[in-house]
Amino acid sequence: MNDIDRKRELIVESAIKRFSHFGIQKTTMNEIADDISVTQPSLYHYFPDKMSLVIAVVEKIMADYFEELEGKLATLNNLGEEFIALLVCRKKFIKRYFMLNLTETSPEAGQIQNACYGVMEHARVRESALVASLITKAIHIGEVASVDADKMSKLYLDAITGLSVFVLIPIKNKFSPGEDEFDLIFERQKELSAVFLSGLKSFGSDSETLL
Amino acid sequence: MNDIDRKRELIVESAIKRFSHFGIQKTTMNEIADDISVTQPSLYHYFPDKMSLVIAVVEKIMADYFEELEGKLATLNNLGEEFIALLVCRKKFIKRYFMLNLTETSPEAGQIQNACYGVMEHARVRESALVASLITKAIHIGEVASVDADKMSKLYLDAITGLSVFVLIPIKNKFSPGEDEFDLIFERQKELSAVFLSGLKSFGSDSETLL
DNA sequence: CTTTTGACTAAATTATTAAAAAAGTCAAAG
DNA sequence: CTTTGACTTTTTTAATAATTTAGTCAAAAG
Repeated sequence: MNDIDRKRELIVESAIKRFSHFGIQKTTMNEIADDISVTQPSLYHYFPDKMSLVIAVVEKIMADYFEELEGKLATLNNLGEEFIALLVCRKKFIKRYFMLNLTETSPEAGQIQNACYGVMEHARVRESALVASLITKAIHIGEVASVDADKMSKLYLDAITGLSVFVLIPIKNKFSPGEDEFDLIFERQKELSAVFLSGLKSFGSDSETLL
Repeated sequence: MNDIDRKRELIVESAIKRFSHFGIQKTTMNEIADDISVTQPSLYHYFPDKMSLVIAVVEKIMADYFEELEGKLATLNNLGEEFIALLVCRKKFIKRYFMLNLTETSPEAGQIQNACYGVMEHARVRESALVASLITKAIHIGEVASVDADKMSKLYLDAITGLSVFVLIPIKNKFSPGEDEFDLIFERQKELSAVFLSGLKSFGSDSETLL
């Protein structure tokens, strides 16, 4: 790795600390510069604007997330445990980086946060593809019925993500949810995962008449 | 029905029209008074404040919702069709009264909208009890496995409601979602319902090890 | 030639205040 | 018991000034 990349990484690491504690909007470029003992224009030598720094930060976080998730998944080979591993990994990252509002699906909260939308959309596609591959694998080993893996993957991810709304939204007066809230979300996601998995196993037997 | 109740109903009906077209915040007590050709103080003779009028409006809407839903359900006796009937009914009401933000689970958007929270919470409890009774019925006739009806009811309702987030939030620049958005939500809710139902049928066979 | 900096500008936020509108009151009239 | 005109009080909204922060640039330092 060359000098410029090393410096960029240093900046990103420093920015992650402030972003995840104070949020993106409440962090100024000057503060980030001060943290690594350089002046603000020096920062702009490595990142043309705040938006590109934010994108770099989110990309780093998502890269870490997928690295950890794929690491855990590599040791497993049944969909039930894989779903749980996904939930555990999600909980950890959502909790850690909650102040970045990465879960926020809406293009609001200022132009800056908008920048995340594209990166997050990419991450959603990647995560969906990952889950689809797990489902496909489960189909092949006969763990679940022959379902549309891609459709079920999106449905599963949206369903478990949607569950968090009922816990997170009512407490948005607080700066950040506490351990209890994250635990509650996790429990409900596990419950839904159990039903969902059970549904995938016997899907097509006699209930697809619904669609 | 006596005079005072008739007048109160007239006011509520008139308020519903404005609320569902312009929203609660954008509707003034004066406008409602004008609509029924009385002065504002006259309105305050029937409703001590705007909040109590809003509550009366929401109670009326929810009463209508449950009346229609229970009517449809009375003709059915299998969980699959009952889930669909629920989704159809929900779509109709959520679409019609979207401007009231009744789906909004958060205590925000001004003190007034807060008033709805209590009424809506009551409606959620009632709806959950209703679905629980459907599941219990399904258990008795052997349509689904012997699950915790109350827990599954809450899980199902939160899961299908949570799905709407991904369609509704990204378009909150628009005043109100279009037919397409409601259709998309409905389709995804049907998909999830199919998997969920399938899951309830075979639940306990070998996948409850997740919990 | 790459990186850093002091001194700057421009754009966006925030704070302050004034004006308007809406909620809510009340004594008196129908 | 209802309705009303004339009122007060509380919230919203609008406008503006003050401040902060993003972003630039020519020149110095390595």
